[in-house]
Amino acid sequence: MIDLSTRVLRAMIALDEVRHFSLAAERCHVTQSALSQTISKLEADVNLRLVDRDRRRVMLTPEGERFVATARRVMAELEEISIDLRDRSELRKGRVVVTAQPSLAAHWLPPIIAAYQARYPGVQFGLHDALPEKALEQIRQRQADLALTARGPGLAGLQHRLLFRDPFVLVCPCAHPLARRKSVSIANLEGQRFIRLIRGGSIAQHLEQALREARFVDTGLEVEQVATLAGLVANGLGISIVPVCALAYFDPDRVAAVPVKGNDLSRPIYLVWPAGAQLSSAAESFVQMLKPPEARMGFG
Amino acid sequence: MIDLSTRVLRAMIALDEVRHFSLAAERCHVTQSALSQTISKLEADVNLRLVDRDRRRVMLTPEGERFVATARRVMAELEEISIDLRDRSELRKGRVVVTAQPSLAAHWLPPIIAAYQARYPGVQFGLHDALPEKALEQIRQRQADLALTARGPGLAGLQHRLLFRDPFVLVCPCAHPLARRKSVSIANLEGQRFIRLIRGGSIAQHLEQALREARFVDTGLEVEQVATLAGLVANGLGISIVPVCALAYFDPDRVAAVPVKGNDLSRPIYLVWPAGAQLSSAAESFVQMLKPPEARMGFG
DNA sequence: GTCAATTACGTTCTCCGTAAGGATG
DNA sequence: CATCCTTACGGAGAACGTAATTGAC
Repeated sequence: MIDLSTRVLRAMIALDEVRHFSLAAERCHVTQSALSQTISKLEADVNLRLVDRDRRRVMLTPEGERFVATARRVMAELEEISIDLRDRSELRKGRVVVTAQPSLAAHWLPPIIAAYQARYPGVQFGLHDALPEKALEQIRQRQADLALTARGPGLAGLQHRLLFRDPFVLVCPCAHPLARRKSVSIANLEGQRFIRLIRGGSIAQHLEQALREARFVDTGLEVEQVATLAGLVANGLGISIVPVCALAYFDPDRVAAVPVKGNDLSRPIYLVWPAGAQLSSAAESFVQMLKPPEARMGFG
Repeated sequence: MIDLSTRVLRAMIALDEVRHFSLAAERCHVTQSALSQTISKLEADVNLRLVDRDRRRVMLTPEGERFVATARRVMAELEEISIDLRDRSELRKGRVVVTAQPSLAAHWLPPIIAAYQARYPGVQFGLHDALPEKALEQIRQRQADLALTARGPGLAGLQHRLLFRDPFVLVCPCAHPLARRKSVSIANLEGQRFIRLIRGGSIAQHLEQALREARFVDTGLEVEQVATLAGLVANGLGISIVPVCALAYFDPDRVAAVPVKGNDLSRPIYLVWPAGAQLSSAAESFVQMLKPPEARMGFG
């Protein structure tokens, strides 16, 4: 098959539009000589005269008309994809879907998303809140471009990097004796009324080992939602340990947060994306805007 | 806009198909290095990564998928027009419409048309029979590509060239005294019973001047159709003068033809085609096959 | 003589291939 | 260390521009 380029297509289209070699050349930003050669070579390639040189009036042969009709369609397609890709490269277009740990999705991410959308208003932003297992599955299924999640099953099979570590803090009522300490250790919590978070969440998993040796007074309270926990703690029903990112669920006027010392007691948050793939420009630019939450201990 | 070529489109399509630079390069008949450069340049041009190089597995980015989808459509279009034009250049396809003088259409042309269709079976052949005025109008309206006709009004405004001259001959019954002569002049016809062809046909027009001075016996017979004239002459009702091309209407067993001497007594037959246009390949190839009728005087 | 397209020719630039480099498993 | 892609570099060819040529009016 013939090797065609947009140069040639443009030349024929211009020639059809102005029916004049010199003017067509000008429109193509080349000399008239160059255009003449381009057309001649094309005609030689297809072994067919495509242009009628009648001295007085230049016009296309029937075969030339056929060619130029295709040329117009092709140029329209190429211009469209060209503009489309340019828009995407400059983030005037695109789509990024993020799946994130509920606690991140609820508090840390929203301002970042807002900033992202303000900066790239043309990019559609999709957000799912899901626990690690489901989040990773969404990445595998390509239902999401990017996951922000704690470690979950199958993480090794995906591309990932540690984004930041989310340290655990003690949460207790403001009036609680421990509330005024600069920090506490697990040992300091002996004898306290402890409210447990249970089930799938990453918080429970990461705390399990650390709390195994602790000797708490059993409150009988086991909740799934951090928001529930926040209500219990605020009302003096017990204390607990949560990651800094979950602090936003708590009322700062009623609950104090105290750093917990010891053995790297923190939850790792990973950035995860599909194996064998690369982030889209839209996703990449979102990652650029991700900064770990400031490590604010205590409130306001 | 970016300057794209089929080279680049092919490269992306191949890469999408085999997901492997080396194999894709092979498919494109270039080295792997060249393909790599081609892709890199394309990515630089659109300022976007289109291909994921994951060492283990090569695949396209979402933007690359978009590009390749367009690339496939464009290549399909270009291949189609490419094949179409090749077919036309090699006359496996095409269409030519000829409008010709009725006498030419009836006898001289048919074997030529048959030979043309045998040689170029893919080319559609259209034939109209029309007198000069209508034939030229068909050329102007682009209802026909080519006219084979005597001079008519408006011929000067179209492109034309003399194809051949169609000499006039005397037609008379075989038993007629003039039938055995090698040639006759208008003067020799004095006193003969002459049958006139009248109206639009080119024959009457060209004869008018030559016959003005002739002194015929009035037969009162004036016919429009040459076929009618043939019947009258064959039955001894008179003699007449017709162009050689019209001899085919006459029965060679009953009518003799004798060349007419003097003052270029012949009808010019022109090849006519539209102003400011060039013959299509199909029409051009038909013209190549046109040979003036052999100047056979008398029959058998 | 003027206008417009083609042809001739030298220059520039693109694209390719060879070969060296680098990353990954 | 083997595979596969990228980078470096030199050469061949394509395309362009300048300028001379042809052709029509």
